[in-house]
Amino acid sequence: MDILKIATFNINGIRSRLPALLEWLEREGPDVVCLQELKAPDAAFPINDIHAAGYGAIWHGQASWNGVAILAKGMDPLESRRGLPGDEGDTHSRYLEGAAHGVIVGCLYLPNGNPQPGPKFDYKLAWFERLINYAAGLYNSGHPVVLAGDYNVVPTDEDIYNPRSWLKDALLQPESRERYQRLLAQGWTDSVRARYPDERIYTFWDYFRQHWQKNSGLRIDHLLLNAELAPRLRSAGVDRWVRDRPRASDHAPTWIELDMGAKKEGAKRQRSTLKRSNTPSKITAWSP
DNA sequence: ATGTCGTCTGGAAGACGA
Repeated sequence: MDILKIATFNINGIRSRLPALLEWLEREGPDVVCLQELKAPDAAFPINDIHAAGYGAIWHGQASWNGVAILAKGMDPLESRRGLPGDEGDTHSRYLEGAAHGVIVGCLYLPNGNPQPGPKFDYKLAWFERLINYAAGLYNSGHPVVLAGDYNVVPTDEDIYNPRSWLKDALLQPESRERYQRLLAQGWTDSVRARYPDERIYTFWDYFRQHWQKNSGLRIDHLLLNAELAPRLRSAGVDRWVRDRPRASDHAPTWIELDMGAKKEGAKRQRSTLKRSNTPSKITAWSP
């Protein structure tokens, strides 16, 4: 078996949450990790600790807010994009993309958009449109692609404990949901929902009113797969134990497992040919 | 409207974003 575990985790401040991150990496051992809300400038990214844990990384930080990173076990991801196209004036660090362990990984932190309506909601919708435009090309690139991160969208009322007190929130607005559906309509598979069509799955519990203790959660962290990867999906889950720790992030790591072994003999032969011809030069090995 | 966090400013408590 050739299983690849890919996770996304809104860490909500990588400096204050570094011990939690290291504990989680050690215990769960994901192969690829997308992090959001680093809340730290580039120079404050704890690359030495991450190396010591056996991971390479690329990151795009920013003082105080936002910030995204991609970690890969035993190697540095090969960066392929930093920031979404379509707005040269956008200063937020919300999109980072790279190749690692045979997949293209897009790591995103979609704007929260509250309060709504207002300029922040407008920014969210505009950013979403840029993502949709860019994702179309990614979907059809012919490469195996996962688009993972904090989408700040509750796709349906089945993805929240109770929508009543959130009806005016940017995460549930029809405009937000319509864009998420339009992204999926390109062909992307919402992997956690595909694996659990009928279950309540949450990835985020805010700090208010004891929502974690009451399991009043939302599903807003998503891993989307294109047609090259969707048939390889084997399992999915949420590492809720991380959310239960003292001083935890308000999100829990959300993950999938892909079977990267060839499905057919023909495909296997084709894949090893590809590997021989152009893979080694494109992957940067990293040694501790 | 409220709830609770992390971060920044400025050098304490408050603003901001989520």
